[in-house]
Amino acid sequence: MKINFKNTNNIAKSVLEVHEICKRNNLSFTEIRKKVFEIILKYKKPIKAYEILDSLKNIDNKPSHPPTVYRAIDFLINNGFVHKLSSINSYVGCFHPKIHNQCYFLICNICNIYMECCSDELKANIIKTADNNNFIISSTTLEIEGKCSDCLKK
Amino acid sequence: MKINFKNTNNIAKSVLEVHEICKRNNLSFTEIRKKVFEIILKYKKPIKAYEILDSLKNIDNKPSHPPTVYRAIDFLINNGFVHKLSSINSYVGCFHPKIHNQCYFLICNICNIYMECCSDELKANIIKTADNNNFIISSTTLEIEGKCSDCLKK
DNA sequence: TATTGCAATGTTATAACATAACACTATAAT
DNA sequence: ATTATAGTGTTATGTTATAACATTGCAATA
Repeated sequence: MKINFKNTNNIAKSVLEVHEICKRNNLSFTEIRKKVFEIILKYKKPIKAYEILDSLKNIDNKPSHPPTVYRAIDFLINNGFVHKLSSINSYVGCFHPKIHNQCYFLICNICNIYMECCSDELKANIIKTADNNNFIISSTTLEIEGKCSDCLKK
Repeated sequence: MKINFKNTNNIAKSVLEVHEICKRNNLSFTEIRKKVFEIILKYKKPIKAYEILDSLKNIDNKPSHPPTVYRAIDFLINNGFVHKLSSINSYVGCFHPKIHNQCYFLICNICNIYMECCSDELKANIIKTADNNNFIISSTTLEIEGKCSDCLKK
């Protein structure tokens, strides 16, 4: 399974989907959270917290502060709507929030685009590796940096 | 292959090994780099840059500054002697610098100990995942956080 | 043996990323 | 009405990392 943001334009759909999920689960998808989520999705590439902050300021035409952004990000991450890419201190939207499983990322160092990969085999392998060490997984970070196919052609 | 720092005390050996590798490859393993490497190894758990800085200050009894530490870390990472754990902004020594391959980490959230895992199968799987997307890997970050077997027992 | 080049280090300052702490607001439950 | 609570506003500060330029020391060359 491979999802590439470049070829999709289902932001409204994702927002709606998250909206529904929140409704079902009694989570409040507030204006701020929605705005931050949309900013992240629209950016299409991994976005940094302070870039989100700048966007918010522009949209609202009033001061916004780091905690506002980080709180929204926390909410979105905790509920599986957004992922953090630790290796580049950036955030990306999740395209299949219903599934909300381990997700792995290919990140292009050149054009900065990313792909979200959900390989069952890879997942099984990671679980097995942890099992072998009697280790209980709470979260997994798998980020593969390199050169994407588009940038390779150039 | 599993290496657990807890059960090893081969710091001197690792330092010597790195020393030799540097000699062979015309890399200068300077005093500062050696000190930083030793500090990282001795700590046994993932250590933060500013903790290394404090150690350095104590050892040398003179001021040290962040760039000193970060430069040494860069050198050590670039040559495969140290790894960065991005998910916790910390650094760990590498126990098999000669091999210097992709390394994966199990990090215990409770006791903060870590294990370095080098599963060929996992590695193959990651490469395959990248291949499927025509993606050329330059670096991989795989960090699995959770609860280690020792902490499970307690 | 001067001189030049260069890698490493020293130093100051600041950029980039993230959270603590407390005040305020709105709304839902009693 | 009252209170409890989730969410947000605001100030300040903590944490992580790098830019930029000065200085040092050593090795290569003339």
